[in-house]
Amino acid sequence: MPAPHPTLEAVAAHAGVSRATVSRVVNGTPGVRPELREKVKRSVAELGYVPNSAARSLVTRRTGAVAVVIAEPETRVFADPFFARQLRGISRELSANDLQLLLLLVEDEADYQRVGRYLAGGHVDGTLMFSLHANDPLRGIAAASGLPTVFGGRPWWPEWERDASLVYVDTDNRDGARQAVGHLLDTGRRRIAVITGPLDQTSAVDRLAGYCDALGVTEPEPALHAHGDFTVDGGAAAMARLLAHSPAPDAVFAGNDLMATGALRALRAHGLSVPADVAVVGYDDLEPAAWADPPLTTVRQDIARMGEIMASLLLRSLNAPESPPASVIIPTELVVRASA
Amino acid sequence: MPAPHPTLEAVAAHAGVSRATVSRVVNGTPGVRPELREKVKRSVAELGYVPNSAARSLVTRRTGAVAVVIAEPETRVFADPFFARQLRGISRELSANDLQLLLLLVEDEADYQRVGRYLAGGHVDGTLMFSLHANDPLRGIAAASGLPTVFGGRPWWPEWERDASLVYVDTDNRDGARQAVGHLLDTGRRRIAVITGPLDQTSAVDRLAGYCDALGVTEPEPALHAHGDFTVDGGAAAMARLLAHSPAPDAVFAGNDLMATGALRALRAHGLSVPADVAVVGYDDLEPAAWADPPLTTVRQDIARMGEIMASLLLRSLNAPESPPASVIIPTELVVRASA
DNA sequence: GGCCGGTGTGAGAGCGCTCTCATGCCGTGC
DNA sequence: GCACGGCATGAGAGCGCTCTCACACCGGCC
Repeated sequence: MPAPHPTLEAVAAHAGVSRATVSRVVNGTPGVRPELREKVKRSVAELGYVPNSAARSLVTRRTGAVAVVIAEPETRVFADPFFARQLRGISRELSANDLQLLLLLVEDEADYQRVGRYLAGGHVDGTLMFSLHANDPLRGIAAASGLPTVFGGRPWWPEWERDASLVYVDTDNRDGARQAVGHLLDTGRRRIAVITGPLDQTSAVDRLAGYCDALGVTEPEPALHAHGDFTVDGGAAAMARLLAHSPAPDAVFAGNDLMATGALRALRAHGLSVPADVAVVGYDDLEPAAWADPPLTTVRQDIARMGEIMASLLLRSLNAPESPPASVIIPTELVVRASA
Repeated sequence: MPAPHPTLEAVAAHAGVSRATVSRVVNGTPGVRPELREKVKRSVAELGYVPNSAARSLVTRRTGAVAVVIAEPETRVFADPFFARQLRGISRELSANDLQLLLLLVEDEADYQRVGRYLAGGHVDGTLMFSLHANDPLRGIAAASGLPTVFGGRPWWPEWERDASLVYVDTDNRDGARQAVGHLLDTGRRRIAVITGPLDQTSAVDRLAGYCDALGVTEPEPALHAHGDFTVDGGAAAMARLLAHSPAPDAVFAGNDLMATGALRALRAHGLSVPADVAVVGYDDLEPAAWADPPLTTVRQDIARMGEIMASLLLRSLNAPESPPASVIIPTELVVRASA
């Protein structure tokens, strides 16, 4: 049995060539005679050689790793499988390109510091960051690190729109909401209420804008607008408030499936039936939508795809730093089920 | 403005000492005069020095990273926030000890190979693995890598029970089920049915065993036993099958909250009310339990804690390889809500 | 036949760090 | 007053790799 971790040197000795040649073969650098190449490959296989990444990145100044920073102290992260999906997309794309995924979860103030130091320390080649809020410190941390960064979700700051070096991937929230409300109109609903998510997140703002687009108004009628917080309980409370006005709405567009589920509960508590009395449309098409009773009509966004695209944009700026890629908006799709 | 990434050498020159001394200060090694130590610390701060991890791990043979391997091709990963919770616990413990979390998501055959190579390549110091199934290839991969490994969830193989070097963390599924069914008995239920999860997973098997314990039987009565698959639809179908027998059960213990949610749906479809006609108890106490209507009585397990403990056990075997830690079983707790 | 250019290979430096070992300095004890 | 032990510090090797550069070799040309 050979040594547990043979070095380049060992492989070179075994194959009767120099370290440099083995290095060339291992890295696929051209300019090695085919028969020599084969011989080296045999030695590599025989000895079970695996390159030492520390030594390699010491000289190449590339770590082969990408940091994924998730700063979502809120319960929302746990409430739906959003991040699991996104991570899978990212992981798929990264591992196809032999990059490692380093997960940095941020919970408190101290974590921000830690992440800042870590990113600035050159341990990774690039960063992926999620759903920043207004004035999120991660914005500055990313900039200070000097690392190529791709954001998930449209950043809040309007000036980013113009700064082409700041790249993000998002789904078309506005159009998704437009489709959802359009469907309600098409099915004859006339008093369509909206339950919005927290309006310090661009996704919530954009979905509200889409609602207004579909109705041809610039802002929602107060009696038809309730604020939620993306949770089931928030959705139920918002629905209850909407039902206090008369005439009652004959449809509700909720900013996500969880709030729609809450709305369903509130409607049942009021003795109203869905969709006969009130139609309900959600947003996200994650599992809770299908679990709901009745199953929710909702807007699907391809989350795993979003992760993949984030990773691939990052890869591109890693490989061609001089030409930063453009941001990407992913289309959404209405899924009609029983609730509307 | 100093160089973007000053080296030890630069700090040494700035402080007027040798590299060795700076290294000692940075690593907290004793035997440096306090005033010199202070001086060096100032230089470090002034230059913004961050140690190069590649160079460090090249000589220490420690990477400062731990791989978390998640091989769950099934939809279940997405259906509940289980992994998000666990990851958070792990991340918390690891980052408190300055270790990085490397996420390896396994989806297909090729991924197993990739993970095997990666682990064997010495890129990480240890591994955390989740919910292996019977004959899971990860078992061999972990062994072949020679890395300290901690498993999440009791492994399937009975011989592991005796092999003290194989460490796992699990919640007390059997006792949790016992509590759940005990509660149903305490509240006067007499025909208590069970909906089990896939029986190639130890968690599902253990929960069934706990059900039997509480009833004082060795196996469930066939008319009171239905198989599910940990999904909402599976739970609904199983419940429908149970209702086909008469007399109908007056209570159901479902192997997880999702199946309990499905059972709720099936009961409503049959015109039965919960808990008046039939009491329902779930398992997990993840968000879907609270979203259900009525909210589910269920068994809570501290998932984040489980992750933390996994990480801390791994840390222990990293720091004291000669004395491997023992496996840990985490207690569970019944949460009583409206459904039972 | 000597010179040139191209190609394949090897020698060697050096990435930034840790750690061993040698060195210098001090205080103590006889 | 000198030998000695202990402690703080520095010099230097070396971790495993990549990459530049020099060298050897071969064919084609004048």
